[in-house]
Amino acid sequence: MATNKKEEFSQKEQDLAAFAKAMAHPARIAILKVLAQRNECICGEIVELLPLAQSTVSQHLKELKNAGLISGTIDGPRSCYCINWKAFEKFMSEFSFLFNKLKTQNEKACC
Amino acid sequence: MATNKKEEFSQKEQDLAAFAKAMAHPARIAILKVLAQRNECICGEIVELLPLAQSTVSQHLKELKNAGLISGTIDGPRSCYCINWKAFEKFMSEFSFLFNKLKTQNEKACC
DNA sequence: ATCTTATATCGCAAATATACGATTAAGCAT
DNA sequence: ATGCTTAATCGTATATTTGCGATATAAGAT
Repeated sequence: MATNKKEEFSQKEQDLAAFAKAMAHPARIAILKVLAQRNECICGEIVELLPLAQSTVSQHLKELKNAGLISGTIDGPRSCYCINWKAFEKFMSEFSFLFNKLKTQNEKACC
Repeated sequence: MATNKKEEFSQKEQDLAAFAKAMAHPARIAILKVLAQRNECICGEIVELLPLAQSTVSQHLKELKNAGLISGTIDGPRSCYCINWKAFEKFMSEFSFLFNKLKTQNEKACC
């Protein structure tokens, strides 16, 4: 079983889910927080700030990059990351569209 | 390995991640969308709308409920769900706090 | 050329998530 | 009581995620 049914949902639903999934781990939230605060790209400083091994942090960074939430460039022997604000804007507005807009239409909850 | 390190992050980080995780599947996004549109609580209608078996939908509903994103009440032989708007408000504002606020401070990206 | 530093990738073990069919439970009608 | 409908739970197979150590890669320093 567990045959992937994800493709059977709409692209928007898949995109939103993928975005959420990228944030679905405290380590990745923490990484995003650091990048948001420092703005300027950071690399192995992140490793020092997190309670995880270097290889694990690298993996989380890769996932965030694949999801388009951050971008990274190589800077000599180190690599430098920063938040992709555009992606956040896009997904935040989709969230709002899905939930905020509809919310104001009919607020009264039933259960 | 894979010894859970999630507890080593701050409560806010864990909460945000848990919220994101609840939304990290297109089926759950689709469920939330339905509940947002209809407002009034729905039950097995959701099963008809999704390309998934009843037991699978039930599992997704349980996860959303555990995460606090929806609430459900028993209504005779069927059960009735609706969105917990308060939870959304709380988490949306945390997202904004983390990312939007900081964004306006220093917009210029570096990579 | 060799060493050091910084980061990515590989391989593996353990934990979680996804999905379904089968079963259970609970309310309603007959 | 019996059957019908609706939804939750159990058991199980498979897929994905998480995490680490070890190894590879690549740039800069000696």
